[in-house]
This record gives sequence, structure tokens and C-alpha cells, in this order.
Amino acid sequence: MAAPVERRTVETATAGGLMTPAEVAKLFRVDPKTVTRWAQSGKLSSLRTLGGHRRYRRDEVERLLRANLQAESV
Amino acid sequence: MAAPVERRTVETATAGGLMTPAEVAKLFRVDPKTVTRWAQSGKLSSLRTLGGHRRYRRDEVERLLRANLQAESV
DNA sequence: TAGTACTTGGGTAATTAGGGCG
DNA sequence: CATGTCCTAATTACCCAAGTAC
Repeated sequence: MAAPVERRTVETATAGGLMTPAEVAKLFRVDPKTVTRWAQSGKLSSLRTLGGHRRYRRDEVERLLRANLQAESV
Repeated sequence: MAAPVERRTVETATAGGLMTPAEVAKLFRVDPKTVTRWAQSGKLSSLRTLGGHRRYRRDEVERLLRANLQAESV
């Protein structure tokens, strides 16, 4: 019994973990600064550390990566 | 470890790294615009940055390079 | 506490997208 | 039909110094 109850609160927000600007940049093959611009323009949501550094949700990053895959099919 | 479950998603799409249009163009000795046309015609799969720029899979590019530049022997 | 690697911010070059022409 | 080139607008890359992450 006592199966892990689905708690969707803070854990849900960070499900899959967070990524640093450098990690996201490598996935898209762009400069970390470019990822920052995506966040500033609202194309990618971001969290901030208490020191002001940005962190990105892995779930969202992967979703965007998938959404921009091979969209040239015609 | 790392259960190798057939994950044909983001990991697969970016495994091996991505290339910029300029890098692919240099390999084939063509204009970057030509590479763009290959992508538009479906000859080469591509992925887009959130800004709309294309990125190409290194694996596929190298595979096409070998498959298309070896013939024409005699 | 110190040390290294990374991120932020702003500015300025370099690429790329897209259409059209030859 | 495929490629290269010219054009403009947009996106991205590299430069710096100072602060943060671990």
C-alpha cells in the first residue's frame, strides 16, 4: 500500500529537473546568450536563482525542441 | 544503467550534435542557401531554433556526405 | 575562505531567412 | 530543375567586466 501519491505542487513545476543556460544552448546548438534572449522575449519561460541566474524547465525545453523538429515536411 | 528504452525524441534528434547551415555548406562546398533548399525539399531533415534558424543533424549530414560523394568513380 | 567555471548585462559584428532574378 | 547571387529584416555570435554557482 502507500503508493506514492501524486503531489502536484512545487515538485510538478520542477518535474524533470531544471537546466542551465549552457545546457539548453548545447541542445539547440546556439550561444547561451541566445537562450537568454528567448527567455527575455517570452519564447521560453524561466526561473531565477536567488542570485539572479536563469534556470529552465527540462520539460519545456524538450517540448520546444520536439515542436521545432522537421517542420519542413513538404 | 540508463535503461535504453527506444526514446526517439529529443535525445535521438540531437544525439551526435547539430550543425549550422554554414558548417554544412562548407562540408559540401556549396552556398548556405543551397543547404536551406535541401532542407525545404526534404532532402535533409532540420530543426529550428526558437528564432527560426535551421540546425542540422551531424549524423545525417555525414551519412549523406559519404553516400553521395563516393559514387562517380569511373 | 579560496578557486574555477559559469551567467548576466550591454554593445557590435556576423549569419540566416525569405523572396526574387539570372 | 538546381545553384549562385543581390537585397532587407531578423536572429544569432563574440567582445567586455562584474557578480553568481558550487
